[in-house]
Amino acid sequence: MNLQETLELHVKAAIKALFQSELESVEFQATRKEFAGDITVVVFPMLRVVKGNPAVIGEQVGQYLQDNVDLVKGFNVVKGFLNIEIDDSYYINFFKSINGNQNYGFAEPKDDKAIMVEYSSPNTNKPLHLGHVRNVLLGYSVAEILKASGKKVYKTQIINDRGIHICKSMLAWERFGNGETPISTGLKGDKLVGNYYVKFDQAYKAEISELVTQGKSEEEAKKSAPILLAAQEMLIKWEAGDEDVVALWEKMNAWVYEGFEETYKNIGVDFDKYYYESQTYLLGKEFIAEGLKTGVFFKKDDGSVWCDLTEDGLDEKIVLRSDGTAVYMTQDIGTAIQRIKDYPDVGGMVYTVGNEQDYHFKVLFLILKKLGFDWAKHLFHLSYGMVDLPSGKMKSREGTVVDADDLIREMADTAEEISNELGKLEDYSEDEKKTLYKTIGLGALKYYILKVDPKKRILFDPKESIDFQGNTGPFIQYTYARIQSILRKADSKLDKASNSLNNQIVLHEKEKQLIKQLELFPEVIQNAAEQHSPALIANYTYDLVKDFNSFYQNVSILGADTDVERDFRVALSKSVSQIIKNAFGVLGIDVPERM
RNA sequence: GGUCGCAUAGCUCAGCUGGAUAGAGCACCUGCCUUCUAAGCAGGCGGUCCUAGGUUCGAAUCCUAGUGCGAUCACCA
Repeated sequence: MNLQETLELHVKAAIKALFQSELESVEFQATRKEFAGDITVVVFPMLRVVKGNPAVIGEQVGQYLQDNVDLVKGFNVVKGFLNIEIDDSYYINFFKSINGNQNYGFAEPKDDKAIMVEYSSPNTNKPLHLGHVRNVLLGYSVAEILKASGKKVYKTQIINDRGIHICKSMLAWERFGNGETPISTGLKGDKLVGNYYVKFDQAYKAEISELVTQGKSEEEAKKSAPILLAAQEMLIKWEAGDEDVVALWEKMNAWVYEGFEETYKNIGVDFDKYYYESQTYLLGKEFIAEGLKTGVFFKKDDGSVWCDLTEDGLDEKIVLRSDGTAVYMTQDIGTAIQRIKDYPDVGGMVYTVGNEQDYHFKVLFLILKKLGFDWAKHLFHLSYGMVDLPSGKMKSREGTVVDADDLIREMADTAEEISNELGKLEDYSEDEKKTLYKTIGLGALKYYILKVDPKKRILFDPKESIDFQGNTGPFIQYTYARIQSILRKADSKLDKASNSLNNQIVLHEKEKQLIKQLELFPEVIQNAAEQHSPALIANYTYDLVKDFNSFYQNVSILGADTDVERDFRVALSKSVSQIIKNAFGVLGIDVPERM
């Protein structure tokens, strides 16, 4: 039972004893720092049950608590707020109870249904860019947060490996590629294929303007450009299983996958299972046929199949084209069902997809419910805002993207510059330095993206580099490294530190503040899991680190007056660093031993 | 036009299920490295919480209407 729960019982008892009334609940908040006390009871809500002046009631309840509860050392009442002072022993005992627990904050795995978290889900015609980076960081982190909250989690993605966009790259490569390969050019596979996607677009635009000068309208020209027609023809051949086209498709997709894997490794994310649209859209079609029988869908005169969602306040939605081919929705239905077939223990899914698809997922979830799947109740669209540049939207075709690999490298370069200026790493080997720069650079990038509410759109200005000071990843990493340094120095003196803690010490104000902050961590994990929000973890960690730094600058740890105090402060510092590590772990950010 | 999301300091963002004088960072200004790493600490400057109503003892937070920005409403994915 935590402090709040304990006090709640006592406050209820107080109201019963003093006023013969029953309170339903008690409202607590942390005491503001300008008042004395540790935790505050808000008296106002009690007025519904107890009539009277809130200040007087607060006074009476406070006196009762002080007389009857050992933990309560004192109290004061300001307006309708009862500020309660808690005895140090409570905080010291709490700290002892978590001291040395490396998994503090992480819930025990529950015997519950698993959750599948989908993220990344790229097209295979171009490299990953900053938009994907936000997606990947969010998805990975939410998956880790769910795990930390006690869920079983599978990480997955759906790879959009079929469609006209891939045919465009394929066609351009055939025409202009001269047999280039990643090996012959030294390019990452995804970059190579992406270049041909851009080349296609250039050729396409050239043909359009050519046609326009010949007197065609813009509209017409767009539809009748020969290179586009050729791409469409290629798609038809692919769907028909044409050997040459399929072989080319497989070859180029393989290049892309290799490039993606490198980027994922670079970012530090992973997946348990991959799904490919080319393998799930047929299952989708099967269930469309099924739903047609049961009346979930209906067929129009031209043969197209629809789902009528007007009763749910939405429109009619197409699920199969009149020529019988699959649309986006078809394959998403198929993919969802396939996943449950593969992993029967999965009871819900999280889709990490940008907010431009809010409507799509609303419809998808509704259709799956209508098809009668009970897991459809536990589907969540982790919707996030776009990452825009000052110049506007990123467009791969026009080359106005911030490439993921480039960005990561630039962040590491910046970390290197700053490190060199500070010059603390003279004795590091080149390899160690390189690893460290990447840890710091990635830390800055990941924290920068994850600390903001997923719903908000991010404006990313490449010219204004991401900060390394203040509320940033490196600031937190730095604090971690500084604690490690203390622990290394303390190591020789006190290996029995953990059991020499006793209750004799008087807590410094900064120490108490830190312990209060430690106490919050498990709750923060649970909240973050419920709300699918890494930002909560990031902001919590920042607050913790602020508190630690204040402690660090105001209190001497290794130079404490007594051994008991020193041991306590070392143990406290160690716990803080453990929580930083755990919190950053679920954000996917590494922490360095030195920096 | 319908629907969804967002709006808080010059800039970037916190603000939990309504609670005390709305908080951080960046930027700008003061101090602090002979002592555990100054990527730090202590402090200053800076607010019409988009607007107007409403609910409440109490609203940045909840409700309604409006304004601005973004997204979406395809036999594209």
